[in-house]
Amino acid sequence: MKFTVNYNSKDCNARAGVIKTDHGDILTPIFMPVGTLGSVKGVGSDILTNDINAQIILGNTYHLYLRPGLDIIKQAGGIQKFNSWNKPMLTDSGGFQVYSLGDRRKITEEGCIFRSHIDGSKHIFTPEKVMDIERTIGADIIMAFDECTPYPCDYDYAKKSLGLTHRWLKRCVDRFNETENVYDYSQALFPIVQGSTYKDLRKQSCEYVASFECEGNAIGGLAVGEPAEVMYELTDLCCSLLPKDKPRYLMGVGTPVNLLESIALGVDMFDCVMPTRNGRNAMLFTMEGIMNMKNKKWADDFSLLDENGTSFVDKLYTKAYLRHLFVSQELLALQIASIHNLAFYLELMRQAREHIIEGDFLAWKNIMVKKLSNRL
RNA sequence: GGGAGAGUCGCAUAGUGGCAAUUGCAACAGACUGUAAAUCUGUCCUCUUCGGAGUUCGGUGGUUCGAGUCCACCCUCUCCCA
Repeated sequence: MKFTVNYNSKDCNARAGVIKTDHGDILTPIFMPVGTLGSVKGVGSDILTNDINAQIILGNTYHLYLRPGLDIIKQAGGIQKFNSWNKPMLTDSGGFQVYSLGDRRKITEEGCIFRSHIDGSKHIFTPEKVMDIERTIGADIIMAFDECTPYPCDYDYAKKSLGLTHRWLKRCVDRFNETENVYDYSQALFPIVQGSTYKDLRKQSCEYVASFECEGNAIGGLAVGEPAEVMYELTDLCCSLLPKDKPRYLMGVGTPVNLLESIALGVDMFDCVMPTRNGRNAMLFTMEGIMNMKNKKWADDFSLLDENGTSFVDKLYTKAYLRHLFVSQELLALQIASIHNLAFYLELMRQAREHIIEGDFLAWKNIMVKKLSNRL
């Protein structure tokens, strides 16, 4: 993996660059659709490639390990062969599940014991094991195993947790360095900054994370319920401390506004379930604001789904029809909404990149932030 | 003509003397941020300063401190026998 910054904004910290992987290039800033189980819910790889212009998608270590399991993925020849997505992938480590499955797991110094949400069976995830699993899954970028802390989180716990995340990181890096690619392409390991909402802990974490000189760095533990201002403040701090010549990945973020604000702070990569999950729950994002497609107001609105949208669904279907599909619980509704939202997110990133290159990103961003928050 | 049964807030249901009344669906809003999520929450008779107030269970009358619940008659519908 190789990252090059091609353009830097003069009036903010936004930058445009390219990440080169053995599965292809990724133009940054980039949004990565989430495909936890190896599949972006409701959207096939053809549409992901040809309509949405996705450049990299996510998979999840915990979920893929439980099902289909490493045997199958290895037999398939790696995750990209298995899911017919022949482009870059990134796997999250299961660190988020330490948070989201909080009542089904136990943390120890050694690792985290999960009680499977599928069949209740117990599985221990140690940093070493997570590296081995991520090697076998075979994503181009793999994440270190961390503890994503909840919000609010008291200082003592945040400090204790950060210590553990750092010790786990050292073990991840060691294991990563003493193992090789399972397939015929290389993998990059990204460490994750934690420290909850505490600046001194974040600073300490950034310094420790940077010391490993990994090929990219991630900011975790944000967008878990804290106010947006707090998230921006900490993101700003982390961006200022993490290496400039490595991609910065803000994990799990976020809303379209979150993405633009974070790009201005120096973030290069994002992932979030919002476009797909909220899409399945009838929320559509557009350049003019958000729409709840279940609302009665769309029942007889026969205008195109999104006149300015870039996806084929935007010009093929009407608002009234999509509302009908949602109200009738037709599966097509979930697909159309997911495709539209992902295409929107990717287009937003493309435009952001264009404005960074043209040098007017900040002004454009400020206009967009106002429009994106509208409720249509 | 004879016999049996049923009418509850859009629909369907619960309710057998303390009830603004159960539950499901529908409807209408809202939430969702490294996916245990095609999920969850709220409203859903009227008014409200959100504490309450006022009208309700086919109709009319009655018994009772109190009736959706008990009694009488009436109306409507369903089924069975002619």
